[in-house]
Amino acid sequence: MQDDAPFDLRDFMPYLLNQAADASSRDFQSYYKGKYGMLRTEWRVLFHLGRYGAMTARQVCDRAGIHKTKVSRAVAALDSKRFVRREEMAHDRRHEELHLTAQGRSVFADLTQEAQRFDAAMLAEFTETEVKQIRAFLTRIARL
Amino acid sequence: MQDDAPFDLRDFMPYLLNQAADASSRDFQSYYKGKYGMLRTEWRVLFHLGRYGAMTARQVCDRAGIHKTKVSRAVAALDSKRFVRREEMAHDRRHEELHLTAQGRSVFADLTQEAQRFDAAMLAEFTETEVKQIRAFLTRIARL
DNA sequence: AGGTATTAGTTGCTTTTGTAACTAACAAGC
DNA sequence: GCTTGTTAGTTACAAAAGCAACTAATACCT
Repeated sequence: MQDDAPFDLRDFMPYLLNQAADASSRDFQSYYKGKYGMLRTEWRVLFHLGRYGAMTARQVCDRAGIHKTKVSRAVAALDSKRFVRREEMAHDRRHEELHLTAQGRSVFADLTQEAQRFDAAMLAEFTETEVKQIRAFLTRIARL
Repeated sequence: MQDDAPFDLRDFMPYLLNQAADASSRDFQSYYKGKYGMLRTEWRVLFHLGRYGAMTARQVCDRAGIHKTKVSRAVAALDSKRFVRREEMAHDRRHEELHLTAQGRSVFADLTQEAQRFDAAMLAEFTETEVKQIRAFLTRIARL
């Protein structure tokens, strides 16, 4: 193709975003996978419970925007690792409230700290204004 | 370092990047999937061949940073769709040069145009300066 | 009350990805 | 020329994601 302004993949925002997302996740992912054998969805569910308190699987789905089958399997995994405990709710036996165990809380604390460390390291080379702009941009793209 | 500024997922750059990447890819992905039954790797391989000319699978791997098994499968798929044609190289029968067929070229043209349209639409709400900063930021994160 | 519709959550099956082992062709050293 | 090593590409198997059907409990409607 011999266009005037040939379109390069690096000019394509979804491509750039995906590459950046992959690169930025890699190290952190290998941390929680290596240390706790956790998957990404498990980390997200754990995070939500640790950060916002006990809630049902449905609430995790809504808050985190993850499909219920993924949450269901993540909870099963976290349960078998004893990071999460299920508590059946009396008034409606369909629901079960998910609580972090003591171990779960300590994993949450560790991962959160590590996440903050990663984040700080990644953003260290940018000014505060830049970071603010980036966040605004990404949030808008993601329509969060 | 703790509860003073509670850490939110939206403050975590890998999360933000992933959400933005997913959101930005969704529509374009459903376009090439719906219209041509293509997968992401197939689109990328097709793009490389269309944009940079015929090359071997290995060269696609290197240029695009995709693992050879993924490329191998993508090429097989593109071949069976008759978007790509394999040409064995005389001096070394291990290599085969990949060429777009006429059909492949027209799909490439369509997808490239569509990609540019998507990109323009996505970036329309940002100033040129902002876009430049974003690109610089993402490129740096992705270490391209 | 009794049938229908919803909602929470799980399970099964299919598609896609990731990893590692494998084949085939060539190159190099002895 | 034969053994060893490399490189291109494929295949086989395992992990994970996506989607749809399913179970169980409750709500709604007449």
